[in-house]
Amino acid sequence: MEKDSDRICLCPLEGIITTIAKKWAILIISILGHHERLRFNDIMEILGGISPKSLTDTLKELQREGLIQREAFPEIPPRVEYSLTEDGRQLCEAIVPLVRWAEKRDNLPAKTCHATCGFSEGCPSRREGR
Amino acid sequence: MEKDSDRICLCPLEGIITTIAKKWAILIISILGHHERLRFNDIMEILGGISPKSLTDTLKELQREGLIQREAFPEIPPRVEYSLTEDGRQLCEAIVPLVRWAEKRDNLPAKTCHATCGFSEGCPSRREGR
DNA sequence: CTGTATCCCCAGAGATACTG
DNA sequence: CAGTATCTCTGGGGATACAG
Repeated sequence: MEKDSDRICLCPLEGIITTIAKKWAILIISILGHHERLRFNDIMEILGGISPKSLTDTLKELQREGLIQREAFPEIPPRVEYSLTEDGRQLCEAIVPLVRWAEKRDNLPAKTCHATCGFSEGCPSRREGR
Repeated sequence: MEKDSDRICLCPLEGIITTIAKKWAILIISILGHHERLRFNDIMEILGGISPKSLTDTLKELQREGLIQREAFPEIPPRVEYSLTEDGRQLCEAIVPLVRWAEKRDNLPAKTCHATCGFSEGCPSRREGR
């Protein structure tokens, strides 16, 4: 029997993978996937350890790729909210099998996830019933 | 209705993505996915433009991650063959939805694939009936 | 609060020559 | 044939200070 991977070429990934592989990108996407909308400093705190420059750079790239969207409110002090686009949400869906595979490989200790992404309560990997 | 991505945390990817995002890694995996077993210089030719050092580095990393395997034959001149491990093949399977998503996003011009990965005849993206 | 503006560092990647 | 040994360069990423 023929598997999907027998016919597939991984080349289309070349473009997007350089984006989603950037240091914090996946984490940011994951976080936004769980929180719906977040402000700049919220993301900084959750990530814990990222510099404002790195965060700005990453957010801009994700935005340029159409994975997240930025909404600025003309207030003082300024308020800006980030959220996933529809495309970004579809990415999350498309990436599920890959995550499952990675979890299986690593034998997924839930605490590792906690340590890596900084989720304390909200991280799905720490919930029951998986 | 709840989607898979509502519950999933992308953190487990952190480890593997730094490997498979390395410049040539995905391409090599894809190529090995299509050719079963290949020798060092064969890979170099197919990729076209990679330096021996970069290829060596990448192959070693992929091997260390258990995605490909190396078989050396004690002959003169030496012969070494690379192939995907079972884990590597499973990666190919797991990555299919992501590739489909990327193709859809990019509106997949088949020639782009050709240009990127160097497949001339063998590239599935150039076949009919997709 | 939400970012810029600078400066610095180092690992990834290329080019090239050479070896068992 | 299948790499190794060097050298170099670029840019991603961190730290820090400052601005609108």
